[in-house]
Amino acid sequence: MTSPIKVQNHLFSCIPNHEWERLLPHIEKVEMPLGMAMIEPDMKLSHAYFPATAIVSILHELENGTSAEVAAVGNEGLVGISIFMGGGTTRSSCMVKSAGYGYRIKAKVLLEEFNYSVELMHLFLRFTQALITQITQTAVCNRHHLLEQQLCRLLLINLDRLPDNQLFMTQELIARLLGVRREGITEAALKIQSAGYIKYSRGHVTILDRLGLESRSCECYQVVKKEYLRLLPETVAV
Amino acid sequence: MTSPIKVQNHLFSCIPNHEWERLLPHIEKVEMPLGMAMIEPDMKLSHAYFPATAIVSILHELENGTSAEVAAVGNEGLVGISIFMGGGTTRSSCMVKSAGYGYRIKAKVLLEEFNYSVELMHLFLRFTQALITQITQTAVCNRHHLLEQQLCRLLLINLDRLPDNQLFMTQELIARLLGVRREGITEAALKIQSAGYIKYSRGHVTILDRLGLESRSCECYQVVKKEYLRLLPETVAV
DNA sequence: TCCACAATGTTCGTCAGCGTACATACTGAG
DNA sequence: CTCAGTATGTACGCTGACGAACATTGTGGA
Repeated sequence: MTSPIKVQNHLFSCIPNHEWERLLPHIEKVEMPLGMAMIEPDMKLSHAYFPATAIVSILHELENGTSAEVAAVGNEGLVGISIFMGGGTTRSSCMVKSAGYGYRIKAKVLLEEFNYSVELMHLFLRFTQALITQITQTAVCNRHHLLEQQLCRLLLINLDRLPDNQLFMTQELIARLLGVRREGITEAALKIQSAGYIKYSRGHVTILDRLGLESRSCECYQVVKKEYLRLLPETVAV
Repeated sequence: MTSPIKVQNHLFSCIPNHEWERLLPHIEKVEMPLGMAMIEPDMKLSHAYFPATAIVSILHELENGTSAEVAAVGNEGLVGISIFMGGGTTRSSCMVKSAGYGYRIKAKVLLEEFNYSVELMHLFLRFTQALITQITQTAVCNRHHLLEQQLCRLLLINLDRLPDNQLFMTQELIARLLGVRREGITEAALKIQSAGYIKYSRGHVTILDRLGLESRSCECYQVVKKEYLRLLPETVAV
């Protein structure tokens, strides 16, 4: 019988059963409320987080106080790769941008299992490779694509990690994530709303036409999605 | 006695001697001329490259033909992380942006040694973590910093990987790397030239005042450099 | 020596996004 | 029901970078 926890995170579901049994006793459920800061720059990580319904934003802040999201992690991945990549800390911070819950494992335990199981190692490294693709695409996207396209992309990325067609994010929050002015989001959101693709109301976004959104989004959405599917196909677990 | 090859690439110099002896027979010297494309998107990697005097640019291209550099790799690192990270291919391409030579190892051999030696694995993963930092910083930099700051950063990054204060890059090439217009580079280069920091002449840049350049560069240069030093300190090799 | 070409310099109108300031409209706590 | 506070909408001048078109200047090879 498959553990009910295992299906809630894609990486969990990819872990071979014999390894899963070693890991399970160390897995702890955690609430992940909006705004929860799981990693601050240069902070030693105590746990790795595996979101189930929550979505985490990997943010990077600059000296002048501005910031931008470089990647999002939901139920397809884990937060805290520097535990096994080395160094123990990162220059980036991680924050819950869509409330929910997830699971966590102590850094020490995760590192031991990473070194113990080649399968686990390869799984986590493939995820890291996918994350690199996402960050890379974001870098080029920030250079070349229009705000409206990036907004569509952001909405789609979040949508993929949520159960229905609703998401809860104020324009203020989205602006912080994209590293732009709040007014810019208002303007872009009005455009795609008047096109009939979304309905926006005080932090509550309802997606009415997903394909419409995709047509206004930049290619970055599809490119990254495709790469995740290639590197982490539906079922790897035995 | 230390191998003369070992000191030419920082990762080489960090490899413990017993592992180095296993690797050495597989190391092959290669010329790396300007423009040499080592990786094209979705191309299966045959070798990993360890630059000695050359500098490689990790580029990412978009559908509309534009592109941008997301990271640079010189004698401090290696090109081809997807060999051990998994997937075997990347969405990015790699191109020599400053001519020189380097060393290469067959992908198959590298992967075997990665799986064989825990020390080698941790070394390569720490480098990958540093690379992630560089890509992340580039993403945020692309969003928030001025072209002139980014040009200074680019010059400094290249300078750090070259033996003297000269570099050979046309404004056309720099523009492609930064993902901006060539005219924009002309304008920015003239500013820092008239400030007395550089001397520019038909692809030949001489740095006259390094500290001046650092003062006009964005913080991204120092942040990434510091992180490389933290993750890959001067001597790890035994 | 000269020329073709590569590299750099200049100009001008355009525009996306910024910063600022302020107006409006929901919504929940009392 | 009301009010305060949060969220969203609007307006305007500014600027960094774009796109295109063209001028100028080195430089290596015929």
